[in-house]
Amino acid sequence: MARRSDHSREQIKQMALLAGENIVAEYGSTALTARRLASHIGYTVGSLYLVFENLDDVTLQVNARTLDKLSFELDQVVAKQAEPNQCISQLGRAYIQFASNNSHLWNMVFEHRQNENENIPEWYQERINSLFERVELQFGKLIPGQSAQQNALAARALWSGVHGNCVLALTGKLDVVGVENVEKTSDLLIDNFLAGWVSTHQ
Amino acid sequence: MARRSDHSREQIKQMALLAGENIVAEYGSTALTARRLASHIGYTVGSLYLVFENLDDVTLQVNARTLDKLSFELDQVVAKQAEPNQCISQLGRAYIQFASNNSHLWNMVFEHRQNENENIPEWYQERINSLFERVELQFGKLIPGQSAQQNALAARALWSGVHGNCVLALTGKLDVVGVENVEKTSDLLIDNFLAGWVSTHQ
DNA sequence: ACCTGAACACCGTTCAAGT
DNA sequence: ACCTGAACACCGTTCAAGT
Repeated sequence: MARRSDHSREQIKQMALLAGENIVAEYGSTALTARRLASHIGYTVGSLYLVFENLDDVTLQVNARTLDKLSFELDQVVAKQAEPNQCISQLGRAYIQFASNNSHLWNMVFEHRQNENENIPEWYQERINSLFERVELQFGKLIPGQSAQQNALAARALWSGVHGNCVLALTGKLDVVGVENVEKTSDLLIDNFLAGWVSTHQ
Repeated sequence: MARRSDHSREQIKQMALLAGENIVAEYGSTALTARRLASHIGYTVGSLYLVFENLDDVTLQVNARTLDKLSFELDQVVAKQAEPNQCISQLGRAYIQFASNNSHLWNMVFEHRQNENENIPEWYQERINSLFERVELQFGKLIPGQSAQQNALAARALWSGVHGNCVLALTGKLDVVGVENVEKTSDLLIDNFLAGWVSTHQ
């Protein structure tokens, strides 16, 4: 057992988040229990409640890390693609790849249902918005002169759509198997949406 | 306490499913526990395991009812709309309305993650497919002569998209509030997809 | 001051025992 | 034959007590 002052509060927090990430990545979100987490970092359950509000807080913070990793991946794509049409397509591919490569962690992000009486924390909402911004930016390039609001709406419409393809496919509900098939429906969605968008907006 | 032969196995099952539906509708999926369910129908926990495999089985069967209710709503829409373009739009609206009016039940359908070692039961998958079929049918009308496979793909691409808009919006992740705004992004998705689809396929 | 670990009020699931 | 309810192995969360 770790004893007083072996680690700072911040160190314990980071250890716990890393352990949480590993547990979820390997065994899925249901394996993320207080007792397991505590034993992984060499402390007892009680200590977790000194650094986190509760387990939901841990979940949210592990999810934040997952969203950060996803943002990083998407940025790599944006850096490589100049043409907005192509870029949006590649962002879709990257999203699906990420979801499929990190299925347990990615699942936890979208499994999580906020308690009805409390709202999503602001810092968490901002991380989600920042993901959408990467797509909005491409819509801005696609047809210059559109209002920011219209681009935001289009990005949300299309990107939620890609997300929907991803969830249903990866949870087996689309009755298609393998990443290739999600890519197929997602590409179809993106290509047709963009074709429609371009033809009606210029 | 109910005693022997008060109800048949089938009656107990139906009572439990109805009680489960009410519990979830009112208090959300986390409230669906074996003890609560048992006490609602006047039996003890043990009895539940005589008529269901486990709690997951109960969840799946309550979900099946929810999917049936959704199918019914969608059929009403199809019956009223002759023009496929309009019909697909109205199906989207009906989907969002259903999700928003039955948020707890609808949430449970998509919260549920199948155990990794066992697949979705066939009877359950068929219910999902039957939902997609309603959209496929409209794609068949939209541009006659397309292969069934292409219509199935298009229906899955677009409908998963509408679903994605719905989940993200209703779980507060889209940063938009109210049903009106989901309808806005969903309409946008449908309209542009269809415009793209029609323009590239004739 | 920091951390423990027992306690509380819950879970899902099983199965010997009662009627 | 049908159903119970105690038992088992878990949960999340709290907080008096120990070092």
